[in-house]
Amino acid sequence: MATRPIPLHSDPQSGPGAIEPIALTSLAEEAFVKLVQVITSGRYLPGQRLSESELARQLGISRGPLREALGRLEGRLVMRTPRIGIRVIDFRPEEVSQLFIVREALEGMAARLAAEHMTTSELAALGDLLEEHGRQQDISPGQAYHQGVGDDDFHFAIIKGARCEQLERLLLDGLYYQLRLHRLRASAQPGRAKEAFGEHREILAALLSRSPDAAEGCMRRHIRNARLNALSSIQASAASPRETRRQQRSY
Amino acid sequence: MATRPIPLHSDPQSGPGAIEPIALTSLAEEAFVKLVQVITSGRYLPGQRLSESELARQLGISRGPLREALGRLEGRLVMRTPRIGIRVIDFRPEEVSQLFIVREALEGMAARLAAEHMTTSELAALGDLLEEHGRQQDISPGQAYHQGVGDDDFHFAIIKGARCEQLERLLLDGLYYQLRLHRLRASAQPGRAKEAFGEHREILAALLSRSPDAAEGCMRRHIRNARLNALSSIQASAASPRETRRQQRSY
DNA sequence: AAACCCAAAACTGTTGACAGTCGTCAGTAT
DNA sequence: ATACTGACGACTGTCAACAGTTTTGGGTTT
Repeated sequence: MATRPIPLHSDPQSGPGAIEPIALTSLAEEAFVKLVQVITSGRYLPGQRLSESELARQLGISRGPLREALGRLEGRLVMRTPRIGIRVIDFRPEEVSQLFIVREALEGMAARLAAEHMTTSELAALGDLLEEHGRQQDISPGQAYHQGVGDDDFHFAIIKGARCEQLERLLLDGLYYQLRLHRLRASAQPGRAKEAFGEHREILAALLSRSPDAAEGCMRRHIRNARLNALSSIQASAASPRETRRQQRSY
Repeated sequence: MATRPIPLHSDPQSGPGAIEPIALTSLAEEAFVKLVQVITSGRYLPGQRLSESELARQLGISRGPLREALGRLEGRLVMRTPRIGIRVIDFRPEEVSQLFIVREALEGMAARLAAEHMTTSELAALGDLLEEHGRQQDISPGQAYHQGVGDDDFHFAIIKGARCEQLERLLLDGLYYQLRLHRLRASAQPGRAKEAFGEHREILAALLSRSPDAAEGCMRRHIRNARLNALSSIQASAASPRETRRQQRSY
């Protein structure tokens, strides 16, 4: 299986003297990782109700650890109704917008900090990453870039570069799971990929110039544009009720 | 006992059609609220190890719900070590600083949104609140204001006024618990109260002028100052090793 | 006296089971 | 045919108990 013990950000040289190489992973932790994988993979429809017993049986564990994992996912990827059960979170357009607003605030700050804290070698690696993205974009133009992991890699690198564990935790453990889930349903507007790529280059330039203000400004503009794009995309899909809008609310 | 079913922000008119008046509270939920109350009240020392069995016995519940509640507090108010147990979170100076940095990002955005979304009556109420604070400050000058609930009330009102549930959740469910815990140990510098009060008035003025940029700028400056004050306060207490620094690490 | 080793106690992680509640559906009345 | 009532089934919330590990304390050795 080879599941990572720590959900997303597993940097070995985090704290100065923090040595915890052998991360004894509990069943609850493993269940948490598996659940994130499964839910963000789009296997279940938004709003779909999930059975604890069924999940526990499928994961091969008891309901105790599973409930702990679900408790951690509550409000992020699943919703709980007291005596009813759990269901996959179902984003309303307003909630998606708020997701981007929070991202704008946090990642803007991350870019500001990254402009001060990222090493030159890290910045060089980020430049290489962008070049690679540019080549991929030439080959397969369209919406693959903005939705794919390429976009995430760029933002991850900057979040890491901020050297702020609290920021990392909030963004990577909370928001990015939800964002990934949202992307499964919403398709980016055509042309957005090229735009996003250009904005990434602007951000990199601001980082290279070591200007916190410019870095934060560029990042916030980038995410604000992504939000507006997501919103118009949602409205478009709501206007043409294809299969996207069908939600299985079983209650 | 009259425990509130929802931890902090229990506004009755939140969503447009969100009706959930009868909140069937589970034992895990109650345990969560109680644990937040107890830990943020400073009953346990930072770093102190807690026994699950002992807590369960004191709360009069089984270990199942308690473990769920502890799982939700993990990374916020308690730290877990896989086969060892849980202990009250112990802030290093850098983590306190990061707390304020995240606050600066999120509350700055909240102020921006509040400048657009708060009603005139809400702004009037906020003005009354500040006036009240001014009178209390005249009576009892010093650090009571900045550390007390008065400061929180002001910020709460603005966070509410942003009309952004995601922002609310992150700030109120996560950061403010930690902030309260930090304040138990760190004493604000003298004179900071007056400064903070003046900054609050600036923020209110920006909100009244309906200027998002000014509101965000004032709020961020306010929180940045609070961070610098907290840091110098920590360094001062570290230089004079009084009882503040004694930590009971039982491992 | 200090360091080491070993056994007992305590604790965490996990499991299976039980009670109360909710959703569903057949049956009946209108 | 439609609406209401009751019981059945499934599920959530909760608890007590079990296995493996960690900590602690005493006893022994150097």
